[in-house]
Amino acid sequence: MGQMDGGGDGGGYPYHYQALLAAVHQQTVPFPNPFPAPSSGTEAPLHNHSHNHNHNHNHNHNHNHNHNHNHNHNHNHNAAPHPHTPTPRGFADWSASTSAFTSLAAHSSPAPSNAVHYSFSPCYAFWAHYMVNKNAYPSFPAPHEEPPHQLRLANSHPRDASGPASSFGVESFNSASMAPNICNHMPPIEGPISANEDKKPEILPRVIKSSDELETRNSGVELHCETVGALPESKQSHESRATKLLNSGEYQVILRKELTKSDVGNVGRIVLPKKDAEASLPPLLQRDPMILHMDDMVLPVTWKFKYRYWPNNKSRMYILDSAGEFLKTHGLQAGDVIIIYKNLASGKFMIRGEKAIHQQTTNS
DNA sequence: GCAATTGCATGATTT
DNA sequence: AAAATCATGCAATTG
Repeated sequence: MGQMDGGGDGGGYPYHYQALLAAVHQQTVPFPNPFPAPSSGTEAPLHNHSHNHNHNHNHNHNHNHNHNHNHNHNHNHNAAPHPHTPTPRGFADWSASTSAFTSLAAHSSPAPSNAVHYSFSPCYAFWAHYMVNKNAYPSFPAPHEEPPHQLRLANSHPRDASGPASSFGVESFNSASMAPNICNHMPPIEGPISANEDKKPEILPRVIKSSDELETRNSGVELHCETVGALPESKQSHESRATKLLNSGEYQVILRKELTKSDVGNVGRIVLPKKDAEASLPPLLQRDPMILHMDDMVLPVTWKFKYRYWPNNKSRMYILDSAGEFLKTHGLQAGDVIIIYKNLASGKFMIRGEKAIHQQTTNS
C-alpha cells in the first residue's frame, strides 16, 4: 500500500546513514546527531498507542491510514532521519524510539541469565551516560514482560491477546511510512559487536567474550562494542564502568538470522526463523502485517519493519519486510547476520546487522 | 501494461 | 524416512 519502500532508491540513499554510521564508529558524532533536519515534532505514526496489555491485534485489517504521515518529508523509504526531533512522547511510548539504553541503565537490575551483556566502548558509555542523566524518557510500558513463548501458530486462537508483550514497539500495519526515525536518543555502538547465544555462533565473528558472562548459560549473550581488531585490549579498562552501567539493562537476543541472497535481494524482506519469531516477536494473530519498531543498535535510528507471515504448507514463514533500507544502510549482504534484541524491561526491540568477518563470497 | 509489492508454491535442506 | 523449515522464484495484486 502506501509506503514505497524498496523502490528504486536509485540515487542511493537520500540520507547520510553511511556517513553517520562511519561517524559513529569514529565517535565523531556528538550525541545529538548532526543531522540538520527538519522534521516535525510529532511523528507519532500511530493512533493506537496502547502499549500495555492491550490486544493490539484487534485492528481491522483494513489499512486504516487515518494518521497522516507527518513525519519528515522524505518518507520514501524506510529511512527518515529525525535529527533532533525530541520525540517527546507519543511515538516514544509505544515504539522503540525511546532510548532502549536509557531504560536499560535506568533499571538497574541484575541481568538475568539470559540477558544480554554489553561491554561498551567509552564513547558508547558516554552516550549511555548522557542518556541516563538526561533521562527524559519516562515511558516504560511495562516493567517486566515476558514474550509470549510458545505461540500457537496454527491460527487456532484467532483472538487472544495472550501476549502482553506483543504491544510493545509494535503496531498494526497501517500504511504509515516506514521511515525510521533517527532518534537523538539512540545510542550508537561502535565497532562490531558479537552476540552469542545458544544458537549457532559459528557464523559469528566470535569476538571477545568474557568467560564469566558466558557462564550465563542459556542464551546468555554478551556484546562487545570494541572493534574486534581495533581495540582488543582497551576493553578491560572501560568494561568495568560501561559494563556496569549498561549491564543493568536486559537486552536479550531474541533472534538471529544469517542473511541469504534472497534476504538481501531487492525486495527488502527477510525471512525470519520461525521458531524465534514465534517465540519472541509479537504474535501475528492475523494476516495483518505488524509494524515493528526497532532501534538500530548502531545508528540513532529507529527502523520500522513490517512483520508478517505467509502461510506455508501447514506452517508459516515469518517475514520482516521493508528492510531494504536497513540492509543497505548497513551494507549487509548474504552471509552477514542480523540480530534482534529485546529489552525485557521496556519490551522494545533493537536490531543490528553484523557483517561477516571475512565477507568475500557473496558473488563469485 | 509496467513497475513495485505482496502472496504463495515448491524444491532444497535440515532436523 | 518423514516432517519441518527455509530459500527462492514466480504469480497475483496494486498503483
